[in-house]
Amino acid sequence: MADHHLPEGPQSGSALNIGVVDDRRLTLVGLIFESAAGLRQVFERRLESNAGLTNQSFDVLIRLARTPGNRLRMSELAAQTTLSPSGLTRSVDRLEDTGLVVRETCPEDRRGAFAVLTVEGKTVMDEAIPHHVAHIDEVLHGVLTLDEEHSLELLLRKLRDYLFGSETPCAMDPVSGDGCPTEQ
Amino acid sequence: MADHHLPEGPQSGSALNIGVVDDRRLTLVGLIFESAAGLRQVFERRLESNAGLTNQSFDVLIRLARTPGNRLRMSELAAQTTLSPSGLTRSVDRLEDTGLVVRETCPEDRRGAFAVLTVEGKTVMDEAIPHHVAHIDEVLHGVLTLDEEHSLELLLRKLRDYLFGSETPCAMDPVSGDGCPTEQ
DNA sequence: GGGGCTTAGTTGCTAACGCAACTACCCGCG
DNA sequence: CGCGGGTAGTTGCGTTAGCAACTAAGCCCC
Repeated sequence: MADHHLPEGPQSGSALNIGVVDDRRLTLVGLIFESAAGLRQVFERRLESNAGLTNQSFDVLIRLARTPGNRLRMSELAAQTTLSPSGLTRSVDRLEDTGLVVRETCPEDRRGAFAVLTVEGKTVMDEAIPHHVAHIDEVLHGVLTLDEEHSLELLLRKLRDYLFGSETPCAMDPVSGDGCPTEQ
Repeated sequence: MADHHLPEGPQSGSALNIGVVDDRRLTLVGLIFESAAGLRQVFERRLESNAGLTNQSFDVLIRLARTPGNRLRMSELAAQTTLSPSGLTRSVDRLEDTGLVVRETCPEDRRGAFAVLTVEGKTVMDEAIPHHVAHIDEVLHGVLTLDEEHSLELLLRKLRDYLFGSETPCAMDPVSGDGCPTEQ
């Protein structure tokens, strides 16, 4: 295990001028942003034409689709999608308009609401998910070996967990098993 | 329409292979998105309070700052920031409003425009960049070893290059050396 | 059991983005 | 010269996002 830390502290690079700045980390961050943007673009296009979904709505729907009962509390959903509560409200509004989701008030806590996948929504997702997964495969296989995928996953998970605290259910992880009421 | 009804049965998840779906790749993609979102949020907050910049404007400015002459063609800038032309136009509009950038028409090609960092813009960036780099250090050192950073960078670069074609100048890479007119 | 604090979700407002249509300009060809 | 086609950048329009203010409901504590 090599020494992880360079002897020198942060901003060891140029005191000021850019172009000399130690860019390694700037680059790394830039790469994360760019990769995310690139993937988003690629997927969005395909999702759009295949299922008429935006990346965003797909993101919401898939979490519903993979939850037992196909229902999640608004707040759960917001947390999982890194969307603000208001953003989620509107996203679900749109999905309700298109009939893929309905809201259902929570009997145990009348403040709360569930977003529930409709039959139609389920149908759409049954169709869309395999396509999407295939698309991801297609893209990733063009670039990374399985080992590389695995390393990348590990590294990013560390990063993500650090940023959000590992409490948050995380990405697209195996079903969290939650989503049902009974939470108090 | 009365029946959009919910899939009955709490565990109707059966038809969907989801939850069994080979999620590895869904997860990976999710992690990239989440990591990017998380970093964006963290940085944005800091940039905002330190320099009054959004992540986006910083992104534009840093590319100008690190280009010899502190000037780039609009189209260059758009390509580098994964922003659409119109998005860039408006971003530069805003920067012009705040006095950090000016537009300058290109003598060789009167259709073209340069975005040029003003003295004030340069000052702001001379201040902001070291802070930002330090912030990145702070975050990354909390999570990844140098080796890990390096692997991550390699993996992401492969991905990015595949997505955009390596033609695009890329992220925050060492100064591309371009940016000057004379390009025909 | 009625204040007062907290939490869940929604709504008003505004900022930012992309797409598509548009303008201005360059260039090559007759 | 001037016409057609292509490129650089901008603008109109619609969409989506977040923040902050709000409503409604739960909960604690006296």
